[in-house]
Amino acid sequence: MDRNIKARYEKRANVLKAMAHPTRLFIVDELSKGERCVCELTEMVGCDVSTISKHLSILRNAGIVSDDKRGTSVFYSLSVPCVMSFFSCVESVMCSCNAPVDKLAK
Amino acid sequence: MDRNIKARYEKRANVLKAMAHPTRLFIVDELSKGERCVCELTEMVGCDVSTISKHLSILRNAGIVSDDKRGTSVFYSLSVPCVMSFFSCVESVMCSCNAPVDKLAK
DNA sequence: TGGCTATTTGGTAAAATAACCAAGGAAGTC
DNA sequence: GACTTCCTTGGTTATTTTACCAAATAGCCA
Repeated sequence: MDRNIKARYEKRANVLKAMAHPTRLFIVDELSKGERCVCELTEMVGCDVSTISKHLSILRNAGIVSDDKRGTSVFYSLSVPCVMSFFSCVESVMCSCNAPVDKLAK
Repeated sequence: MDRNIKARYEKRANVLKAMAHPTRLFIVDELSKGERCVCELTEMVGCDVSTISKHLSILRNAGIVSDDKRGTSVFYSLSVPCVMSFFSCVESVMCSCNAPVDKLAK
């Protein structure tokens, strides 16, 4: 594979890699409903704040979310809404693969 | 986060994780043009056959591609074409990352 | 100022990922 | 059956990812 073409696929893969984690997928899903601050997301996910902060920085570096500092809080929002289209496709991948999602989520 | 909901996001993340690799992204892109056998993909990518085989099994387990053995060859094809819609969105994520210079300057 | 809250960053250990080589089938040919 | 080709699987090693704790930073308010 050509060097330039390889670099192109690497860049694309980085965006997908940023999404490819359950917690980050949850965050994206949540931000699609509106902006949330770090403490809100931490509360919802139920893990260490530092962990959420790092997930958010991965999403920010990928260009998927953007941050807005107001007071002591930092509010994150979805900067590229089209990533939400991934969900419906991912659902259809899972469906075509085998059983419905609710049966998988035991 | 609820146990069931977490399992749901894990399942979704697995699909994205399967796509989140330059070589696998290339394979998906190539298969969108038509079925290819392992040796063809190996030739194009230029790495060990076993590596390509493992990438393909990851994509197959995720439900993204399907295989068809004919003779000694195994032909892979895209089983869920909607994943191609990822590409255009990923491109726009990469573009939007460079666009808002004023926000980056903060 | 000092204390309080919200967030980020550094460090560490465990787990997951990826690439190669080598060995193990399966299917076609002689 | 023996031989070849195509592909998959097991094993090893290097790299990356992830989660937590601890410490640092930033903004508010008494």
